[in-house]
Amino acid sequence: MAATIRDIKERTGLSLATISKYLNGGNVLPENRIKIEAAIKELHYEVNEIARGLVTNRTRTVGVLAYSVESIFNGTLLRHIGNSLRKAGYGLMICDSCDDPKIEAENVNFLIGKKVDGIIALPVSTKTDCLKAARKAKIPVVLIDRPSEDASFDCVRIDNRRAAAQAVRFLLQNGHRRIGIICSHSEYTGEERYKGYGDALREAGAEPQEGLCAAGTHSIEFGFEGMGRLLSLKERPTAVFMTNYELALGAVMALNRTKLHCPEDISLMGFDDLIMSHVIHPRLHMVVQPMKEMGEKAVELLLERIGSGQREMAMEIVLGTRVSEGDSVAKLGEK
Amino acid sequence: MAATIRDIKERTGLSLATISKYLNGGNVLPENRIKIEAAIKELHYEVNEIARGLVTNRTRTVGVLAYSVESIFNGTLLRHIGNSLRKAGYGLMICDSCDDPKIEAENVNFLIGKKVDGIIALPVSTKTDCLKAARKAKIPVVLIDRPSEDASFDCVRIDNRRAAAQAVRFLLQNGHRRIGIICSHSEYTGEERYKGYGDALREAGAEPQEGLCAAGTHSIEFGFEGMGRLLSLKERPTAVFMTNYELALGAVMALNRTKLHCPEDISLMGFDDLIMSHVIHPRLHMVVQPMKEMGEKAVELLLERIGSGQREMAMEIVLGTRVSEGDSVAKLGEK
DNA sequence: TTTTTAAAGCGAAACGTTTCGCTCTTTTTC
DNA sequence: GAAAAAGAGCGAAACGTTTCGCTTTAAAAA
Repeated sequence: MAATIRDIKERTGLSLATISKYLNGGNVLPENRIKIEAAIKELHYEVNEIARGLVTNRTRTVGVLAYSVESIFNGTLLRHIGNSLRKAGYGLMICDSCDDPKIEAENVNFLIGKKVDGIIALPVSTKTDCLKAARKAKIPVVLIDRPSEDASFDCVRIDNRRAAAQAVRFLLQNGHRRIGIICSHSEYTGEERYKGYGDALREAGAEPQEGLCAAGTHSIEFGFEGMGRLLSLKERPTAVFMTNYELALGAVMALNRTKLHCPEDISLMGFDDLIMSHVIHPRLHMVVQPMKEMGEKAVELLLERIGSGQREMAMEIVLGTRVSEGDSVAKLGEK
Repeated sequence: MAATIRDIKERTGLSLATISKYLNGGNVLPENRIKIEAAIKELHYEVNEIARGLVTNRTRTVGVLAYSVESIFNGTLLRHIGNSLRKAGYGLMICDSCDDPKIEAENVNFLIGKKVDGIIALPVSTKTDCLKAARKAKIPVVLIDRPSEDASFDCVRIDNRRAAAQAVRFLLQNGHRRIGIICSHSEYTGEERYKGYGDALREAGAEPQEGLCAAGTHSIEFGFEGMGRLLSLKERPTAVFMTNYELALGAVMALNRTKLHCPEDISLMGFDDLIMSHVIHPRLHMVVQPMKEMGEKAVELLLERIGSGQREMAMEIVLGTRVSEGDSVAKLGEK
């Protein structure tokens, strides 16, 4: 069927070794180069990655292990990862763990079986036991968004705690003192962001109050419920910090069902700059993370590890965040 | 490194051919079977899919070509496709076209180069020229959600037109006559759903009125804008049909910014049963499509095509939909 | 010039499977 | 009980590359 390197050999009279050398970027006499290129064009030759893989032990495929593929956040991340990989000629094999550590462990083995060259992981939790198998198989792993408990894997992420503190500090600077938070405690990022909230408050001489914290699952539903809870307080907060996209979405919906207006009656601060942000009125103030860079850096780091082979010390790349300003935070007259 | 079939040969004294036969489910004397199984266990042998692929010309990998991986709808679909494939031992290589036909065409070639056994496609448009390359390479293709213009590819989908008509008919039966629609005309499904809207109206002796139709892009933004437009009509509709998830989300947000209540002041009908539905109050009436079945059927059909090799007539699998009832549709007193 | 060094090319062996065609047993059939 | 059929096993060739060690040719140094 498809042309093979042997057909090129017949056509050019050169040896397999020389042609292979050309294909892999080696030096070849100009006249031979021309011959080979002509033959390739005529025969529509394309290297058979499988045969190549058999001898090089490389598949030019990277596995992505995601705790969920349904979250919009991960969809965006996936897009950037995929694009970067494809530019480098790498394919992306994706495995959805459905938030289940058991499936996650199976998936790791599946990817190892598929002989991926490396793994980019958005693990279910910071307990990354399942990835030990990959390490044993000498497959490089780069975590993204969520580090491992023991910091033994490379990781690209933001400083969630600091980013949250930054956001709350902004509210404080605008005179807010009663600041509520809607957060999820079911995952690493949620916990970190809650800690950052406390950091900023304490820094300003305040203490986080239990009543002002609505903690639940990472979902639109809980955002809705949580906001309802905060609004029904006798003394309701003047500002609310919603620590992720889904929570913010639900919270805004809840607010819209009341007579309250933002920012006149209550100020809002969100997290994650996703499509929604362009819809909500007023535009939300929010913490934006560099999604594209995160994806790109992760790919870059992974490919580097794949290339060099020998394992070096695990490294963390921590990217910066910023608060993007909208119209959802009111400046209060005085403290 | 890893054990090979040769190590098994040494261990058992059998020939490569026999062991290979066992591995592929052939018949082997019971005593030999025991020997082989013991050796496999001891040596932690696993077949090298790459070497196997070289000779069988199969990679046990399926490519998924998605117009976008950011849409929540596709995320859900992806999850079901991925799970089904993995159960069958197939990997899933995903390519995001970013809604760009040019990237889509590149991706098809990329997948062909990666020697996937088959392709599941959610194409950018119904002009499926880019897939011709796959056909030429004799790679089976199954479309999902969106058929090809010339019906030359297998396809698993719902009857969008009928589903929309069903929804609008429901509104009619509840006494609504002034029914608005927010839809996207930038894609196949959007157009079909708009047609279905017209079908139901005409069936009831009415004509779709231009003023009641807000058509734009498939986005939350436009849902917001479109609803605003409909609400500002002198004589506003008593019910609005929003033809996809994103539009519904934006539309509900717009409605919530007004003093109007659903269903007292206006009734709503959505499309796609996604997370949101559980948040919105009142619960939305909506058309639900069988996402899981769609993903599963597509995988099933594709694997069948891969197995049988010879190309048969293209077939369409059209799955049913239903209107899930919520509290968002008021029964009007009289016609 | 002659010698040394570098560049380019080559044949053959590897990578880990499956599969083809054959032989040798064993079972079935008449 | 002989002939035919079926069941198991085997060796060797294939799949399409890369890579190793060697030879030849050309360029640089002396």
